[in-house]
Amino acid sequence: MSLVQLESFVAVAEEAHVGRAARRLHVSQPPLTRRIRGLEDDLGTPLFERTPRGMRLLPSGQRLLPRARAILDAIEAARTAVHDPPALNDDS
Amino acid sequence: MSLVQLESFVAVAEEAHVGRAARRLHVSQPPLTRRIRGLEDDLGTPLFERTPRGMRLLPSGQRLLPRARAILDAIEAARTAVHDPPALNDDS
DNA sequence: GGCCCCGATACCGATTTGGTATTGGACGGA
DNA sequence: TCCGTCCAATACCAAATCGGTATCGGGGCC
Repeated sequence: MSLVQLESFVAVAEEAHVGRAARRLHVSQPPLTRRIRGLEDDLGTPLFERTPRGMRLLPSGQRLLPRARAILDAIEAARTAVHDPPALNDDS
Repeated sequence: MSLVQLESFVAVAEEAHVGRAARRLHVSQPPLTRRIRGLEDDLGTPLFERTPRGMRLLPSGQRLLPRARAILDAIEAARTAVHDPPALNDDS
C-alpha cells in the first residue's frame, strides 16, 4: 500500500470514473487503472465494481474511503507540523 | 513523502542509528540513508542531527515522530477494516 | 598516528512506473 | 442489427526509481 495508491483510490471513488480521476490527478488513464489494481491486489480484495459506465464502490471500498481520506489529511497535517513550531507558551 | 520513508524515519528515530535501523528493516544502510535524506528533502527541512555516534532527532523530527507513527497505525487499521465487515447490528 | 565506527556517496543492475497505442465489452441511435 | 461511442484493461516501450556492493570522509579513542 502506498500513498499514491490511496490518493488514486480517493480520486476514483469520488469521480466514479477512472478517466476523470486521471485528469484530476494529471496522469493518464492506464497508470491510474494499474494503481487501483495494485491496491486491490495488495489488500487482496476488490474495491470497485466495474460497470459499463464507470466504477462503483464495493462495501470494502466504502469502508476504506473515509480511512484513506483521514490518512491523506494526516500526511498534510504532519507536513505542516514539521514546519510550524507550536506557539510558545508564556510560562515556558 | 511516502510510507516507506515514514517507516524508515520511525525506525531510525527509535534506533538513533542508521545501521541498526537498516538491519531491523532488512535493508542495507545506503538505501536507508537515502530514504531519510529523501524525506528531509521532501519536507524541506532536516529531521536529524548527524553525530559521530549516530542520529539524534531535531525538534522538527520530534514533531514528526508521533504523527508518523499515527499514520502507519492508521494504514494498518485501514488494511484490517477493509477485510473485517463491522459486526451486524441486530436492529439492522 | 593508526584503528574503528559512523553516515554519505559512486556506481551499476534490477524493478517499478508512466505514456502511447490498442483492445474488448457494453450501450444507444439510426 | 449494425455502427459509433464511451468505458476500463492490456501490450509494449522508454524513463525514472530503488536497492546492493564497494568505497569514501570525518570523528573519537586508545
